[in-house]
Parts: sequence; structure tokens; C-alpha cells
Amino acid sequence: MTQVADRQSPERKRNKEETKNNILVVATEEFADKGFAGARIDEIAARTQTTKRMFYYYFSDKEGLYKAVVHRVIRQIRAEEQRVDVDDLAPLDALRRIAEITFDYHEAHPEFVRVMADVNTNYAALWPDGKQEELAGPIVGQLERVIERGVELGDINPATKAVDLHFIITSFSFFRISNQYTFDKLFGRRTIDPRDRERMRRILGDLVVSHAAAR
Amino acid sequence: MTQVADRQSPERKRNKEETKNNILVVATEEFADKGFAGARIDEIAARTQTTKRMFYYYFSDKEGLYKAVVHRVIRQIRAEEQRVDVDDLAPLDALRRIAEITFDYHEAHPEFVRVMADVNTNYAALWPDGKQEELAGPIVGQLERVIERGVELGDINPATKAVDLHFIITSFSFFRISNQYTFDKLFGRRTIDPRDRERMRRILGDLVVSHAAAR
DNA sequence: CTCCTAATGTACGAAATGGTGAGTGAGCCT
DNA sequence: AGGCTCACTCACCATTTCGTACATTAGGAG
Repeated sequence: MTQVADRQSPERKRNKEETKNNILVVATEEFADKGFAGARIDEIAARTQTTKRMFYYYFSDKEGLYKAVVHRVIRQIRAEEQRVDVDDLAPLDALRRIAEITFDYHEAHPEFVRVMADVNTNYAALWPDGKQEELAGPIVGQLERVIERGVELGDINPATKAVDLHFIITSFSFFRISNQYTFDKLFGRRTIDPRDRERMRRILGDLVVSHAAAR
Repeated sequence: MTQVADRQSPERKRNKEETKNNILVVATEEFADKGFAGARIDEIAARTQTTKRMFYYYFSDKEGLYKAVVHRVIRQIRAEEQRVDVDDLAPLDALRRIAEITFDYHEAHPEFVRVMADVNTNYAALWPDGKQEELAGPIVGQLERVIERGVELGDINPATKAVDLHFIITSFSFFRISNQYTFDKLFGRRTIDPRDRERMRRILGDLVVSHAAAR
């Protein structure tokens, strides 16, 4: 019995990975809630199991911590997309399915939406280091494969571009969450009302299909 | 010749309206650029022709100034919409035209997009006082009239809802501006590239038409 | 001309905020 | 056992930031 196992054990007092992760989880909540400028280091510290000094020990400064948070939320949505498998659906059904998955993800993960909105507030000046492909993920490639398949079958318009489809899907799904508060104030509709949810989801699917379908 | 004219004259040194407006214009830029939490009162002061003390004199505090800015940018887009006249277009053409006008407005007024995004960051907790109808404006009513006309002619699906149409148009137009930085980082497409602009504009018009058109 | 009030300017303070210097001790290695 | 490293703690600081008490002036009223 070596002690290697103990190194990973939860009761270990000093645990680099656990501490870092604990900070990241709390920081994600705080940054998602208040944005970069509104988030307070001391506030995060109070809700962490460690002290403020640890941020600076592991993440250099507020910006470093923020970049780590951004990286984290993007990695999570990409991981979800990785699991998408629509190969056994007809092309147009596959597109609708991808749209629905994205729609659902945005609703289930408002922290992703809020962090991304805040990154744009800062003109994406605080962007995590790392490869662009790793962050972009497989989604556009998946759409391309479906399009290719659909074109061969004559179901999909050959002029259809994957990035355009992704833009349509994402703008609809993202805005519904990000702008729910002002949209509801202005037009008195509970944007995320469960009763409206199904209709909105269907509308998006219809839009995607009608955009891609062969004439 | 009464002196009433002089009261409005530009060379007047002390001018309530002009001072307030000057502050509002600068504050709009600053809040749009940095958001509520990131904006700095002293920074606004430095770029104004008056002193910081005037904010508090006219707008009570930072929140009051922010609310005034929000009110202002919303009033401006509604004023633009007020001028829309599509009564002499065929219903489906009218819808496309309204979509294009909204699309163009968002592109021409990023400060509107940025301020609204920031309001949502704050869960719309800082919302200007005033009537909801005044802020919502005429856009939904205009869409409703076009739909009604189209249904009578048999061009438009009777199930079409004006708010849904407005959601489709706005989410597309808004996201294209608000999320341009992250979308471009991730998918390497200059979202507001002039060469892409026409295609995006057309895509939105097509989506709107296909959503509303009678089967 | 003088007074009075609305409008403007000056200078400052209290609290919050991001960040750090210096030390401590847990746990691994030999 | 004992030393060494690195994860961790504590107390502290320099600025920044919102806000205000108080002084001052423009300009209309009478």
C-alpha cells in the first residue's frame, strides 16, 4: 500500500487541485452574476473554503482568474456538444435536433450565457490563452457533416453554410436567456415561461429547417 | 423683443437643459463602453464640460444617471421605429422591410446594444421609471397591423404572433452586434464584415418571411 | 441696483477594493 | 528523524471610487 492513494484522498488537508477547483467554481458563480467589473475578490473569498491570497497564488490576479473561468465555461459546453450523435437521423431532423440541444443547453446553463455576454462587454479583451480549435469545438464540423449528407440526398440546399446555421441557432438560444429581463419588461412576456418554452423551441427548429431545406 | 428668446440661446452660460444633456451624452458613451459597474463617475466628469457635482445635482446618484441613460437609448430606437411606414408594401415585403430596419438600427447604434446587454447583466434591476408602453414603443403594434393585413390577403399564416416575429428579428440583430467579439474569436468570422453584412441581412429577411408566410 | 435663488465649482472624506510581504506548517523524500 | 518545499494564512497597504459639505456666481425679479 503506497501512500499515492492518500494523495488524492478527499480528507487530505493540502490539495492543490481541489483548492483550485473550489476557487474556480465560486469564481464562476460570482463572475457570471456580477461580470468582471462588478465581481468582488473579497466576496469570492468569503464563499470559498480558502483565503483570498490563494487566488493570487494560483491565478496571478483578477484577470487571470477571469480567463480561467471563461475557459472553463466554454470547455463545458464543448464537452456537451461532443456527445451529440445525430448520424442516424434524417438530415433535416438532425439539424432540428442540434438546434434543440443548443436551445436546451443555453436554458440549463445561464452562467455560460452570462459569462459570454460579459466577455463581449469587455470586447473580448480578457480571452483565455489556448488553441482556438479547442475552444470552438466540434459543433460547426458536425453541422457540416449533416449538410453534406443532406445535399447528397437532395434534402438540403447546397448553398447552406454551417456557420450561418450555427449563428441562427445560437443567436436565438442565447438572446432568449441573455435578454430575458429587458425583453420581458418591454413586451410583457415571460420569455422563459415554461408554457412558451415549447413554442419557442419549435419556432427555432422550424427556422433552421426552412433555412436549410432544398427549395 | 422679449428676453425669452435669449433664455434658449446657446451662448447662455448657465443652461439647465444643455448641462443635463451634455452629461447624458457623455454618460451614455461611458456606460455603453464599460457597463454600470465598470463606468467611473470621475471619468465621465473629466469628459464633460461641467463638474462631477452636477451629476448629483441633476441625477441624485450613479444609479439615477444610469436609469436616465437607459431611458434615453430606448427612447431613441422607439423614435426611429415611429417613422417606419410600410403601409404601401405587400405584407411579406413589409415584414422583410421591418426586419431590415431593425437590423440596420442595431448595427448603426452599438451603444443601444451595449447598454441593453448591461441592463440584463444587472437583471434589469436598474430600470428607468415611466410607463411601460412608452418604452415598448409602436413596433409590436406595427407588426400586428401587417399580420392582420396579410391574413386577410391570404399571404400570412393566421397563427403568426407579432411578438414572436419581433423576437426573431431582434435576437438575430442584437446578437450579431452584442456577441461579435466572442463569435469571431470562436468561429473566425468577422461577424460585421461588410461583405457578410448583406448576406446576413438577407438571411434574416428570409427567416422572417418563411416564419410568417402562409403554407 | 439689490436681493434671492438656481446653478456651478472646490475640496475633501469614508469606505471599498485589488493586491502583497512575510511568515508557517503539512507532508514528502532520503 | 529531520530537512526542505510548496500550499497556505494573516495582517496590512496604496489607491480608487462614490458621494457630500460648503463656498461661489449668474442672472432674473422687484
